[in-house]
Amino acid sequence: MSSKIALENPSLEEALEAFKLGVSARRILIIVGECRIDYFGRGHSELDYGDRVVTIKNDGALIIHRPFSLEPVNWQPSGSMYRAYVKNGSLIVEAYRRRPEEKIRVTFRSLLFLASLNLRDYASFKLYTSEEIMKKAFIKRPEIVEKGLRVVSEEKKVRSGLIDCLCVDSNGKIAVVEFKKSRAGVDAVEQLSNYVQELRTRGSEVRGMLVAPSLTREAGDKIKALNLEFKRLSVKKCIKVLESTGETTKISDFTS
Amino acid sequence: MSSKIALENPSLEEALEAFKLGVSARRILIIVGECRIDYFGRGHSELDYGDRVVTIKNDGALIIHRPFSLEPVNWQPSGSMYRAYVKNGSLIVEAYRRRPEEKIRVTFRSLLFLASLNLRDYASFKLYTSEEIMKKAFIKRPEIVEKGLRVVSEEKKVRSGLIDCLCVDSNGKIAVVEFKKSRAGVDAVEQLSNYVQELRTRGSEVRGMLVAPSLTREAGDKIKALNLEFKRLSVKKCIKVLESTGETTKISDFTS
DNA sequence: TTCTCAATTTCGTGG
DNA sequence: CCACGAAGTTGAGAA
Repeated sequence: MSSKIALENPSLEEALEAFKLGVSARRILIIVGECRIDYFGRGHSELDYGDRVVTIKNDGALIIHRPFSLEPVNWQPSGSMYRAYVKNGSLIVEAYRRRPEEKIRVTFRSLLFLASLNLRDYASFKLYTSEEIMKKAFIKRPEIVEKGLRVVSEEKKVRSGLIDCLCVDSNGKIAVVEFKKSRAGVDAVEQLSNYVQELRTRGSEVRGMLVAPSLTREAGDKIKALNLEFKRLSVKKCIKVLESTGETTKISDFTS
Repeated sequence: MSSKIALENPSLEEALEAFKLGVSARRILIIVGECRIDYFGRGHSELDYGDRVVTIKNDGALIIHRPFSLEPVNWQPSGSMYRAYVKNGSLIVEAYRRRPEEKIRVTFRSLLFLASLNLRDYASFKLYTSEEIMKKAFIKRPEIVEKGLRVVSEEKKVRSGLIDCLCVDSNGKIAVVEFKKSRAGVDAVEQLSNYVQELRTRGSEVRGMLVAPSLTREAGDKIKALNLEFKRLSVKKCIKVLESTGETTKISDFTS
């Protein structure tokens, strides 16, 4: 299955050997140690010595994490080229990228840990964005926005853009529906207004509905002025609509 | 100094114990194993079983990496709350966040590796953006743009915005200098033009210099029409100016 | 290759 | 707390 090598407190030379083997075998390398980091490229950065987690993936991506914060402090994308050597009592790892030309140098002066892993992962990742969730839930059950709505078409192209959903209400009026995942601003109102005005030129009466969890103050003013409608809907409720399996976890069970 | 625990092929129960200890002791946890991942929140995602690297930092940030690609496949920011338990032969780790309400569930059905590390990192990170690099290099050696230039002030506030550098040329004329890290477009020319026009209303003759590696076609036309100047300068050259230590690395030394 | 645009964008800063 | 803008933005899809 998955072969594995893990070294605790390796010497610089042991780590260098494992590094070269790992890179050539396209393994994942996880190196933890005290290092400084220098970056030159589109920008330039410096970070003095401290303990960090350095990961090199099997496609050549480099990711360097400090013990805190979500984002890596430095990185290099897939396809980067590597060079490593021991010099003046330090293990130096350099990642190089052409176009744009960029280089990262990691200088380890001590190593806590090195893992060289052969991982298998062939699953396909499926992501549904908030607006996709809202639209899906709305199409499944339009009454979460207004009773009697019927969806006529989705992703309808018009000159002024792409209408999320075109509907007919219980009185037979056309309704343009625009979804926003988070608090909608003036731009969203203007977008909806454009769609509505374009359809109104075709003669029929047209309603415009902005579906979002909330509105900014200016958007609220503008939506009234333009005689459009705001329909409150949260992503959370949409997820509930889509998940018939109602799984619940008590928040009190979580530890900070 | 830094205490450390590393387990190879731990049982689910061993891993669970190490997890709880690590989280309460604010250590960094690195867990490698075969898992599936479910995310609910602003969006929704699913990823079937495969080998991944799961990192929990000492501030509660969660980062999940596949063996390839720069970006994590799933994550949860600092301050997240954790819950872990063994159920149906799986180790389940859940990360929870309020506001926005989001949850990630990682279901491990086998574990390759778990490290629990106490890392020290108090260094301060310094990042210089491309435009900062250009400005720094220019202030250090203005002749890289034009001989005889003298910098009068930087980040000078005027009504129309923020002038990067205000200079005087070898003939005593005022020169407004605007930096762009990459190919400059019409907007950059307009910005520079605004500054120059504002200063010209004060009576004196004013030059306008757009310093960038290149210009778009329309920007080139416009800059001539407005009688402004384009000065070619790349970030790469600026880095060379700033680095008196002329370190060179042969590209041929890098391995893909 | 280049661009255009969305992102669970993140992350700052100013009001 | 919210609105606005930049980022070493990254990444995907189209021209």
